[in-house]
Amino acid sequence: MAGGNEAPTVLVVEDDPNVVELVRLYLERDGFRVDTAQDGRRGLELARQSPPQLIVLDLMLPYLDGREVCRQLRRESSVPIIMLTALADEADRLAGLDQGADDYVTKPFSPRELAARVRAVLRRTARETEAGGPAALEAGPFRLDRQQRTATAAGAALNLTPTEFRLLSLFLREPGRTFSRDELIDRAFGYDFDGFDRTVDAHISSLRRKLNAAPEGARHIQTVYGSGYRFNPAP
Amino acid sequence: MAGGNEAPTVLVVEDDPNVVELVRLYLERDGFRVDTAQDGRRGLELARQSPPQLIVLDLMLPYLDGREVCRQLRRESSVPIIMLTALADEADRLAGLDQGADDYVTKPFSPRELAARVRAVLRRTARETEAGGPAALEAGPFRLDRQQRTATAAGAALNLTPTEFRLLSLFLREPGRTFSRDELIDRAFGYDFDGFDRTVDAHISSLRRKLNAAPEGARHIQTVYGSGYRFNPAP
DNA sequence: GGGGTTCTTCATAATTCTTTCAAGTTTCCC
DNA sequence: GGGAAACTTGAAAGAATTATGAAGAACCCC
Repeated sequence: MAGGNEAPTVLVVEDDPNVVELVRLYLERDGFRVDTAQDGRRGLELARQSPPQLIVLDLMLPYLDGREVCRQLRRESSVPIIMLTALADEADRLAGLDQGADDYVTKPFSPRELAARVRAVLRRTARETEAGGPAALEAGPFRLDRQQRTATAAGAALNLTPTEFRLLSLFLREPGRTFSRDELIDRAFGYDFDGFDRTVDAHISSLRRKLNAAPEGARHIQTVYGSGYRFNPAP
Repeated sequence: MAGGNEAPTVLVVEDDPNVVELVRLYLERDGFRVDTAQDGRRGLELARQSPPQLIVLDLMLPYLDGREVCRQLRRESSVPIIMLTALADEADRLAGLDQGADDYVTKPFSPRELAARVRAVLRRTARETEAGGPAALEAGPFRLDRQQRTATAAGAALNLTPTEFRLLSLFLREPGRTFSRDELIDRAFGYDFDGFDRTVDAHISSLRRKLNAAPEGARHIQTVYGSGYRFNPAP
């Protein structure tokens, strides 16, 4: 499994200490570890330093707006985020989801409801990352961290596009298994992809170029004529 | 495909006939058998009577709510369920997953996307239940995994072409049985093949070369003069 | 809106596989 | 043995599949 069996950590970024304590109470009762930050800047710092499994993020924050924090986080990881928005204000809500939040709760909120949503979002993302493997994958000279969205070959950074990253992530999860193009499309391109098989080839081609350029990274992605592609850690 | 050859059945529980027909169209085009029910009660009945491989379940249903149907089904089986939820309602979405749905699609949805998710969920569950199923064949020093599309002889990889793979796969399924050329053509070349008997011989020949080159892989495919070929695990 | 990146498609080249053919070998049966 | 039928296998044409560079579209961030 992803992180092992330790309690999942939730980072709560919120400037009102009363709210923080209330939320902490409920989340800890649900078996989560709770980290907290009083402002956006600190929240971002903490999120980078010790990545939590989920972030509860207030929209109104000192120093750095919740919206901005969310945007920055999204650039570097896909950690689930639940936004706390002041009002049932449509604009706020959309702004939050726009920025890539996974869910939102409007204030004033019931802490019980928040806890339920935390559980629900974690369940969902658990299933999603399960489908793509644990947070950190390793095979042959390659290492890939889905949380941080980084990939390395023998220590050297690979500069992958999102699609390449998802492809490699799939391959690393089941080395040796052959993936058909259809399956690669469903699992790395999104269900709404409506295009040609050959598009996969193009992505594979550029992924190969990057892998082969890396130290010890040669000929790992093999073509299975008539079927698809396969990753071989030790070709 | 998984193990069996019959088309998997999908049960669609949805009260809007237009939606049902649209979904049916796409799923049948993907080779699924489609059962339908207009309301929750009937859906539950059908699911019990002739269990489908997967259920597409609308959340809003007459008589018995989709949520309730989902909960009841979960009590008695682990059939994969994809929920159809109304658009904006976040709560619905979470409620669905809470009840144990495997995936959800929000309305209005693209039927193509739904079909893709059906395939994906089935692939996922097929792999989980497979474990020792007929996807992996073994005889003598040979092992062949149709899921992974890999074939090995005493651990060493065999690099088979699609036709060779299908041939070996046939042989391994019924070791010792003699297959006539006609039968081999029907089952490994596709029904539309209208060539020439000697073509089989050519493929057998190159398959033999690969098997014999492998460690312990000698003389496994025997000629039955006047009849066809037979695979012998321990010649 | 501009600049950069990423994604998709397309066209062409390269590769791999399938089928056929033909010459040589084996098997069967008298 | 001898002859006929059946099989084997290498070579080559033909078919199918894949590789990849380039062009334009789509997207994102500033």
